[in-house]
Amino acid sequence: MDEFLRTVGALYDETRVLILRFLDEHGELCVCDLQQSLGMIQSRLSRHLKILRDAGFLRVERRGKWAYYSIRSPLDRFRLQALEEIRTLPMELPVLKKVSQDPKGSCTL
Amino acid sequence: MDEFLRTVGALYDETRVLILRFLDEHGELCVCDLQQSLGMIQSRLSRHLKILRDAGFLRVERRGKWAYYSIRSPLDRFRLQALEEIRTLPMELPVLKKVSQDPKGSCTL
DNA sequence: AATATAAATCAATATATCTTGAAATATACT
DNA sequence: AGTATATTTCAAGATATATTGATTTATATT
Repeated sequence: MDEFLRTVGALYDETRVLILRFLDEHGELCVCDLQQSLGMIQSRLSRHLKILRDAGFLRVERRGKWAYYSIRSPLDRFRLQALEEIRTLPMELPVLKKVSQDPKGSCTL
Repeated sequence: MDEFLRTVGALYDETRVLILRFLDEHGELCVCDLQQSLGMIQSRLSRHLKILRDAGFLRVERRGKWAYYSIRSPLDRFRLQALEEIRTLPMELPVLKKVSQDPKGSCTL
């Protein structure tokens, strides 16, 4: 029961739905990229990423100073269905701003 | 987006998951029966039933002085998948106590 | 019409979650 | 080692949700 509640609880937030949709659309991105693209402050973004990770939706891989987040694969039936449902939702996706590729790029907003 | 959040928000509560599972198991029941079976005070139960109804999981039909609740049918893909997920969750279901059938039955706990 | 029962709504309080800025931790570079 | 950048965690206040008891609405019965 706890895991189920953690899973649906992670989905019960507009910000997190947007993060999932954005990662689903663009694939692996670092916190830095998400921060720039979604215009969110670090602590807020980091907290939501943790909730999505703990709920089994995201995986994270640290490479160098960046932490790369992506949709976990494979997803189980229920989480996959949720993701597919999210794909159908009308929402404005912000433009992707990649800074992690550029060695001179800085994450300071 | 709003409807999606309403849907997952309805699932994000242990009490409501239990109500869904109980109705899934026993079929149509009146508020009275649920109240007795789940040992919940009326206002609390009524509130949760409204949230599940507004989220598209339940339908209600009033017959006489009783309001009968049941799982809405057909459910769309996502809600059905959620219900199936709930079916797999280990939880102790209370014993069904039916009072609505008995004309002399009273709902007073 | 008056009373009784069933269910929904309201108001107050308690609890949980979200946001923000600051501090702590981790990695890279010189 | 020391500094800079990236990310996470922490603490405080703001917002949302849940619970309870009281009130209101709806239906049935006498």
